[in-house]
Amino acid sequence: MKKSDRTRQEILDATASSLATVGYTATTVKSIAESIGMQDASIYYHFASKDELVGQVLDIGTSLAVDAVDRALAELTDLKDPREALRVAIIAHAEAVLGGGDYPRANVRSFGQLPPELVSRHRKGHRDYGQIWMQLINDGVESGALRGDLNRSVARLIIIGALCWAIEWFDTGEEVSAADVGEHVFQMVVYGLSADQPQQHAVSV
Amino acid sequence: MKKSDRTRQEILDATASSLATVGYTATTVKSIAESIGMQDASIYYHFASKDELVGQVLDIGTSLAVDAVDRALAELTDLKDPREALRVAIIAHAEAVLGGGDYPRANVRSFGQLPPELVSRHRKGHRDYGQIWMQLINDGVESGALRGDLNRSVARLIIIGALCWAIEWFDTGEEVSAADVGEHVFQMVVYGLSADQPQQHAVSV
DNA sequence: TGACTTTTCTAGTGCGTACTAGATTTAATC
DNA sequence: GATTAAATCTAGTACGCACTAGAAAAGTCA
Repeated sequence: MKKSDRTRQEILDATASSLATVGYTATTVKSIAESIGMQDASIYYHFASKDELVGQVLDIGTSLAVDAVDRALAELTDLKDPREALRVAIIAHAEAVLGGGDYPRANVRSFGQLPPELVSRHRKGHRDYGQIWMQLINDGVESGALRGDLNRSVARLIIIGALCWAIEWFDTGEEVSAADVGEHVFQMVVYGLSADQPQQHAVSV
Repeated sequence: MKKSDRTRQEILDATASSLATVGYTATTVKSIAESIGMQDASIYYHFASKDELVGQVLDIGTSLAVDAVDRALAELTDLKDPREALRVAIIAHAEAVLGGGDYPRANVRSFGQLPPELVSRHRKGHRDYGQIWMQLINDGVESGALRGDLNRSVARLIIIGALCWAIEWFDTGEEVSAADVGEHVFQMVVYGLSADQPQQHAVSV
């Protein structure tokens, strides 16, 4: 009973690591098994199929990302500032996906390679996550803090997109941290690149 | 001589279409051949390998995207307005990748799935394309039109990322056009979502 | 038409994949 | 320590993949 749970966790971790670095296609059952010193057939004692295993890793990744954003929003002191809420959410997402563990990264990295069955399995999770952001934007527009002349769904997707794509170029070895990326995304999508906007605050990166 | 060129073009088109819709992994030589009524083996009379064929499709896609942005910038009337330059470039990119043909879309859609050999083959093309955007941002900052307190490389990658990720959710059947997406990206990253920024212009989408 | 070249097809190879069956070892229990 | 259960391994299957060799067909031009 104990041994099984430990091995199971080891398999999940190895799968998350592989998904996060090389993506779904290049993640083979054999490579997962090898990375933890097992035979590929032994994996099937713990998981019914590759996609079942991958699916569970993606579930964990989604939960971790949602939790990170939720926790950041819960710690907000000023509950009345929609821009600040957007800021902490964006930075929390950036840190979870870029600087965090393998699980959230596995989600983003593998997204475009998943077989249709796995995509539909996680559609609900993605929709729920999108809903968090939709709420933040709606609050901002309705309170007057955010402009209302843009399509809110498109705005939401652009923010998430800018953050998700960062995984393609972000390098942990560089001088720019995950939080820095989040701060940049926030500054750009909320206050804009244009100079002489009154509400921007200088960033020192 | 004539027949060969026509078939060759047909193969390239079919490959671009497949890459743009299902990505690199799901694009098999057999599926390409079937879509144009051929046997898979016949493909190898025209191309040495799958990756050679895919590589040529990606080359064409990069050229088309670069050309679209270059052409849009060349048509600029006011050469002194860096924000307007950024705007037409962003919209041109959006139209090329989202609304345009299969070739530019193939690039973005397959990006994360390519084998290392193909990635390095196209590294130069990507760097050249990034250079166009770097130039636009540098011009803006140096003329004072864009703020200088953000990391320019990060800003560039965020803009391109927001545009590239749009391929994951953009649906041609919707009421939002490719140019609309571009306009939204421009409005957000240049003027910001925040209300009461003086230089924004209302968008009606 | 007939000789020649270009193009496509038929029929296969070898390899890597996910996955299975059954023997074998390791761990827990009495 | 013997018995039973849990966990892993050995050895395979079937399938889809990129790719090859050589025969067959389709064009091309005198």
